[in-house]
Amino acid sequence: MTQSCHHICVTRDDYAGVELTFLLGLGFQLVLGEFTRRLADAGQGDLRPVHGMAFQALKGDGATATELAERLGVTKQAAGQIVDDLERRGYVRREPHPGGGRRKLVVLTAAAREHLLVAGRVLHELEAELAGSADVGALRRELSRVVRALHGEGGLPPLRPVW
Amino acid sequence: MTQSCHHICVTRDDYAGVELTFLLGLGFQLVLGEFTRRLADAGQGDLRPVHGMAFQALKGDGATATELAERLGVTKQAAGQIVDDLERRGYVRREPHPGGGRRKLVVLTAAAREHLLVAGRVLHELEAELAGSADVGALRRELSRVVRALHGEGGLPPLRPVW
DNA sequence: CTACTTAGTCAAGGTGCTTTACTCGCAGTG
DNA sequence: CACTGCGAGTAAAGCACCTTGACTAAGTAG
Repeated sequence: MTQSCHHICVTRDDYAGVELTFLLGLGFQLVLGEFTRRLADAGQGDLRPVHGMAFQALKGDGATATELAERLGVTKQAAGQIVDDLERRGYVRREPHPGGGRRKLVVLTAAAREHLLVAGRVLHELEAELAGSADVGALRRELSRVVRALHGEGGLPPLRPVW
Repeated sequence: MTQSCHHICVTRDDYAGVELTFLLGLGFQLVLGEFTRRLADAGQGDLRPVHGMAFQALKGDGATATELAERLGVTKQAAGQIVDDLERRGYVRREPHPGGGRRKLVVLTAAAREHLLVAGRVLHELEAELAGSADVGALRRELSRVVRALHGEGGLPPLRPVW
């Protein structure tokens, strides 16, 4: 049932006694840690992953703070605070919204677009290097199946701080 | 280089456009969310994952607050606060340390051991169910390889809140 | 006895989010 | 025209959780 393979396992590579949930968390933590480390080395050490997520959500035509909140899975106040911070540091601007009303359109500056480029490059380099140690294709496939099993077919849910 | 398989991919199952790092985070978040949900259904809703980690670290002969801090990867003050909380709610006791000194031995009560049993059962049930949708063996194998590649052969690092 | 080390604790501070409550701009209705 | 309501934004306070800094207590080595 729980495939406790005390005698069968031949690969010494699967941390057989470690919970899958723990292994998932460790994998994420280590990959994300390596990502932020390389990002800092590339001169982007003043932005945390959540900022990159925000940039992704604003990429293209921008969005209102409320839309950003939905895409990040936080309250609109939290999104407003993130925008305050990013605006103060020159990564986004608040412009009048073409649709009028009280809305403001949050758009990326060149610095944010530069960050997106660097982060994308770092992520792809990291994945390519991991492909030397693991079967990244299989990993992606199985992770996708797990995500689908737990969340269904709809669009991906927002990635939030985990606990 | 980045194995952008626009033409080759036949499995529509790998969220080809999604970053591996994102997929890892999503997988962890969803599995952990399902875990805590089931734990709450099993009447253990007043304990967060970090408490389960603490119980694991204390299982057996117990430990001092400082040892707990090392195993959780936090400061000894933070460990002390966690112990305060758990003691107040009856999950651990502070006993005089057999080795003397100023040390105190933090040991689990029956309630904590019960939690460990339930949590272990839930984790194994969850993994068994996921095995119906994904190749859990392959997932464990590839995650293990990633962990090994990024952390080396030494013992597993503590699992910390991720950002 | 003094000096150093180690474990524990108290207090303050910081971060990042939430909840509560408000203000502003606009649309619809009588 | 006011009047009502609503959606977006913001201000303030609170909370969960961790850190840093400073201190006390107990043991140990010189």
